[in-house]
Amino acid sequence: MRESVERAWARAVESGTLPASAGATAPAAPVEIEVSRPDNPAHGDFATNLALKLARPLRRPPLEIARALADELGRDPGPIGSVDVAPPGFLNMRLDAAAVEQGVDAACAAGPLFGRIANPRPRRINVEFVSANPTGPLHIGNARGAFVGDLLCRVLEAAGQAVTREYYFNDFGSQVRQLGASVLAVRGGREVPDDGYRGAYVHDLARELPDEIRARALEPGADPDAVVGRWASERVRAGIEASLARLGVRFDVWTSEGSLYRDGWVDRAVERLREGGWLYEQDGALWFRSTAFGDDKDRVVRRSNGQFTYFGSDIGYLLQKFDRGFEHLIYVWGADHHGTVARVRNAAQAMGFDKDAVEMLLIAWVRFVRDGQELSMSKRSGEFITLDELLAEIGVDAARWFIAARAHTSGIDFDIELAKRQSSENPVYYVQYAHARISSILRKAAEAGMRPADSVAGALADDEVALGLAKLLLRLPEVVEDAATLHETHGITAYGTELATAFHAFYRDRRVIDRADPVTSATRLALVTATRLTLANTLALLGISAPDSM
RNA sequence: GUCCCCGUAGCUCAGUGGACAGAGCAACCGCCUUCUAAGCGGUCGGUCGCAGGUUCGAAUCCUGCCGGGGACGCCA
Repeated sequence: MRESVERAWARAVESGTLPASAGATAPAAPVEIEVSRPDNPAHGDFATNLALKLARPLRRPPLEIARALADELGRDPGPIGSVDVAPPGFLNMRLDAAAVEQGVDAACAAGPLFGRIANPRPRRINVEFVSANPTGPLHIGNARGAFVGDLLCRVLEAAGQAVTREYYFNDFGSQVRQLGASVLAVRGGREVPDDGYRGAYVHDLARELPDEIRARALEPGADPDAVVGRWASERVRAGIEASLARLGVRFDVWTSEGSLYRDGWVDRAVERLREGGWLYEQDGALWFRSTAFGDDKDRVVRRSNGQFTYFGSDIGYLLQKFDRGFEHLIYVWGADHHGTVARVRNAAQAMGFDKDAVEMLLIAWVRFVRDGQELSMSKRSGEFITLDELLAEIGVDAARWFIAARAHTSGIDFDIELAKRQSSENPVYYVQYAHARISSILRKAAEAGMRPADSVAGALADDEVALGLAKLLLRLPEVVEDAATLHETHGITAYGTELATAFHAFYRDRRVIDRADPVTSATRLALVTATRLTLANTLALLGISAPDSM
């Protein structure tokens, strides 16, 4: 479409209908061709404001430019069927029905791959998300990050990128020791320490603690809290992995913070920064000169007690990820990590990497509310609702849709009681219903011995309703592309709703199975099959099931 | 105090400088002899937080203010 406009512009200039530039006027910024989807169907399938943008540099009235462009567009061999000029100078273009028919046939041929974008040179992208420390089961506060990260990965993969899903966790240090101490306390019938953990899962762990681990913890010279903590955290981590699997979220790589030290990545990163002159010692601590890159203060890498900070681990991890060959790193973080964004990106730059290759997605909070009362999530107090409990109440598909339909920057109030009550009205069921309805039609058709035509050719030119539906199907690839570019998925949910609406309208206006007219029935069956495919692919992109009956 | 995000219909939220500001839900009125009524049609509903500015054109960009959330550790 853009190519057609570009060709038309070039030909208009070539033929002298339009001036190449403004002549004496300074060559301003080059005019970029924008092709948009008008909200109003009366404005065609595509529109461009090119004539409006050219009016000033060319010093010509926009309508005159628009007419010249429309003239050339009318002769273009591309998919454009008709062109209108609308004041003050918009060009409104309509797709040619035959081109749409070919597009739908191609979509059917592509099957599950329809909507995915072929990318000859995929970028290797690492997406790190969730990364909750294994000191307790995932609670509903972790849900958004899990879904947003997973959705982002699905979208990037569909856009043809090579994505690695990564979970980063802490398997040593004070939190894990606290967990061990808490388990030991419960096992021994003692009071859990003040800064220990108290949830029901701690009691489960205490009960399940193997004698062998307990014996090892009690060996002379052993650190009981650390030994038990390590065992417990691995136990918890495995539970987290299982919970995530139930959400439809999987990871390719689990990286422990400890491994970054054992394998020397932190030392190597420190060395690299030191060579660059980006480190200095002060008050017994080792500092990174983050201010040299615009941060408002320098950051401690290694404390005066010799322990590395969390930031120390971060720089080791950065080096490790780049060393593994990733071209782009995405971190899905809670909005509370906002303060650490600058230092990590600065460290990447200081180590000689491209700062823009390190990107943080800050997820706004979800306020969980039950009956107007905000719920606090604290592993230490043991007051929290686990992810598994939430899903038992509202279901994965509904929860996924809820998260996918909102920009990740917007804060969400989530009333659990309301969500349960409204779950049957969740738009996700509306979209799934459209899929199930089509499945039912196809079953009925098969029972009647009718088969979809091999092509929708001939079904669209004289049928505005069918043509409108078909045009909508063909938008999926651009919806995917937009989502991948913006790192947002609400365009996909909106598209799914729109597509379902279009199908339901088609269902109302056009009878698919008509024994009296087998030819029309066959092409409509083909169109409806393509619609079902598009709905299924859209839902798959969101990790949501596409049921054949409801 | 400094920095980041948000403020759009009763509610939850879209809106990447353009054509009358949209969707879902809620509310109200209609529609099942006929491929699934988890559906369809219609109605109601907005000072786009406020005030300036830039632009042919601003919900969108800039400045200031108001309101909500978050961040500003040798915590993780």
